[in-house]
Amino acid sequence: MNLKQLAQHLNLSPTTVSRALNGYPEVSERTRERVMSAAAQHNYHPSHHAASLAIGKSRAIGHVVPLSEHMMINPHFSDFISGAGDVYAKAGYDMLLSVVPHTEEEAVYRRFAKDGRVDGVIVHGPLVEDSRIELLQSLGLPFVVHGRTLDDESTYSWMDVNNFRAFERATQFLIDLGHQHIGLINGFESMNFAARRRDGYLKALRNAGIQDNPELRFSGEMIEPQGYQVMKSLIDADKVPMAFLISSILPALGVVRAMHESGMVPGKDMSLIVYDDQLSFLQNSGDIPMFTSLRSSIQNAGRSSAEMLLDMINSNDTQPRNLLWEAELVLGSSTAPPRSL
Amino acid sequence: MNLKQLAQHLNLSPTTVSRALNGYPEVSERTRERVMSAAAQHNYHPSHHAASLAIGKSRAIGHVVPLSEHMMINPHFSDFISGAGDVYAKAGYDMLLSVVPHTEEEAVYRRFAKDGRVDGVIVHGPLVEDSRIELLQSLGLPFVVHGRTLDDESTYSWMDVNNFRAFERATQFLIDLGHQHIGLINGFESMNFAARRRDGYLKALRNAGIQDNPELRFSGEMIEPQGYQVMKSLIDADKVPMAFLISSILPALGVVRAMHESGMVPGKDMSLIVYDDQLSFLQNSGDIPMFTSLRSSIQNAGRSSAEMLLDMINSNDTQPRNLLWEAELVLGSSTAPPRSL
DNA sequence: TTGTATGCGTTATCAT
DNA sequence: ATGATAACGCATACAA
Repeated sequence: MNLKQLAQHLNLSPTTVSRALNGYPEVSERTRERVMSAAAQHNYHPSHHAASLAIGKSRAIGHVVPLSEHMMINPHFSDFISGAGDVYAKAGYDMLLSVVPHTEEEAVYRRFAKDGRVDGVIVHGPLVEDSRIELLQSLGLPFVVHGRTLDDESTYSWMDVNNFRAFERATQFLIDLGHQHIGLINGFESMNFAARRRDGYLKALRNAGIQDNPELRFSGEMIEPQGYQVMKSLIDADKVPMAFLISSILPALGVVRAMHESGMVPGKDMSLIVYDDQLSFLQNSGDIPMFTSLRSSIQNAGRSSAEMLLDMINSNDTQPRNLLWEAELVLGSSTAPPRSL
Repeated sequence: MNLKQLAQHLNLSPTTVSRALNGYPEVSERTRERVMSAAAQHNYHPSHHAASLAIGKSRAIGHVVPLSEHMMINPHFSDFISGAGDVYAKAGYDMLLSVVPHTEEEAVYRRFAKDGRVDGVIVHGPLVEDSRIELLQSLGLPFVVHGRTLDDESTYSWMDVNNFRAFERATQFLIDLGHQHIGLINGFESMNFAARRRDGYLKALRNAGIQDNPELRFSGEMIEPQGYQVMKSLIDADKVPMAFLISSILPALGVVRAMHESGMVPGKDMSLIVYDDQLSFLQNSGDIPMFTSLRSSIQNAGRSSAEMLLDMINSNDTQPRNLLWEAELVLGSSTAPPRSL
């Protein structure tokens, strides 16, 4: 059943039915009621393509999800989209997901911008310098970046967590506890968030007059095996540091696994501070959480990014919006002064 | 730039340009080349909505993702969509994600079926009895179920793993090792896959003449804290079984955490067999994997489901297709005969 | 308050 | 091999 048929059925013109359905004020209450109930009764839903073609908007937001080399979607992603997706659904928007190798990402943006399939996009995982931003600006497609790049922060919209400050604080905290040899297990440092975390960590070391030891800095895919392999190799080489900063709870689980295998206990034989995105499937909570952590909900980040983008689209105001959150430093049981003290 | 403008620019009719772009044979090679290069040069992409309206297809597949009570997206989901999404992208399809509370799921299907936004849907997480299947059949929307329900398997398309057999085999394996008190940490048993796993487990126990002990059976959200809490409470009550079957590697990590806290070692103080969906962010591999496991890639399941659905759509053949995989039983270091033997 | 006519940007039908 | 014209199903400017 389409609009025309519904109108015929009601002895009305398509125009009136359309107006009634879309809540225009000039239609009489009695007519509106007739229309609404007939629509519900016949399970009428306007053709999305026809409506979009007519109004020039598609009520959909695009997310281009780059696959890593291992054909993997970053697991943090599922929590981000649960937040964003919830916002979209409540606002009557759909989420369009495009899963492509990194190399094809730009082609997808070009298509999205030209074929009108989406009204805007969320950019995931910005690099230190990221060509996507300039591309999207030149395409005129509204977008919000989850994270930032290094240059020209003020020319586009983003929402980010203060990664620099978070890691500076955490490092400082470890130093205050008396730690000297502090390692870092980071994400890929071509990613902006990871570079900022490293810089915050280095700054705190420098402030305390501690020499940076590159052998204690690791970067890679933030998954369980990363932490395991790093820790395992350090144990084997007998070069275990006094403390570790870890960029995600996933590699942290790997570190703990390697420690347990060697009879070591977190918070006793080594201190750990973990960046906790509050992944819903790996809670680090309880009265005394397992990990001392930097805490910031990635799901709320998704929610917030989505709201920002919808606001840009619906207000027709493309002024850049920025949002910077601070991570909480929450004390758990994985930190303590070094044993030798 | 739209089709008309591109045509004018080329001194051709829109019809010819459209034909050239869409690979129709009747257009001359010379014309086609002119059209193609002009299109590339101007970064022309046909309006998706106009094309969809004209041809009556949208080249998009819908995934309705129900949020659990905790506003959580099942983490297994991200691997499933990385497989499905890759297939879509390569076939020129997009993925439409709708994140809604369980109660609104049917409304979304009704909308999808009527507004033409998607050409088909993948159904996630079927329950033991699931009204979505009948609904989709009545709506005439092509669909593939990831999993099955109990009734009428032959009337719709699905791809599933033989969960019954997998858990029967694993249980039998533990029994053969000499275990008697074997527990089960399962997903919600309102879900079909979880019910089948339980039944396979019970069947093996029955076969061996072992009395089922309901106090050793747990079901819930398959996340890390589930395993931790179950194991913790059993340790506190001094009722630790000889072995556990665990429905996902996430709760398995929680079980291991609780064991470690009490100085217990998997594969020594208790045997574990884990259903391993091969989540890309939690690999259980290596020469000797940490967990003895039932192994089946959920990413490949996503890939396979997507291929099945696209085939149904493009062949215009809605004959139900079924695909049943067997999980591998892979030996790791978390199983051994009971200590008392 | 309701209706008529037109346009949105394609693809498909029927000519030539 | 190419073109004119009519759909596709809606929204909207304009008319009544």
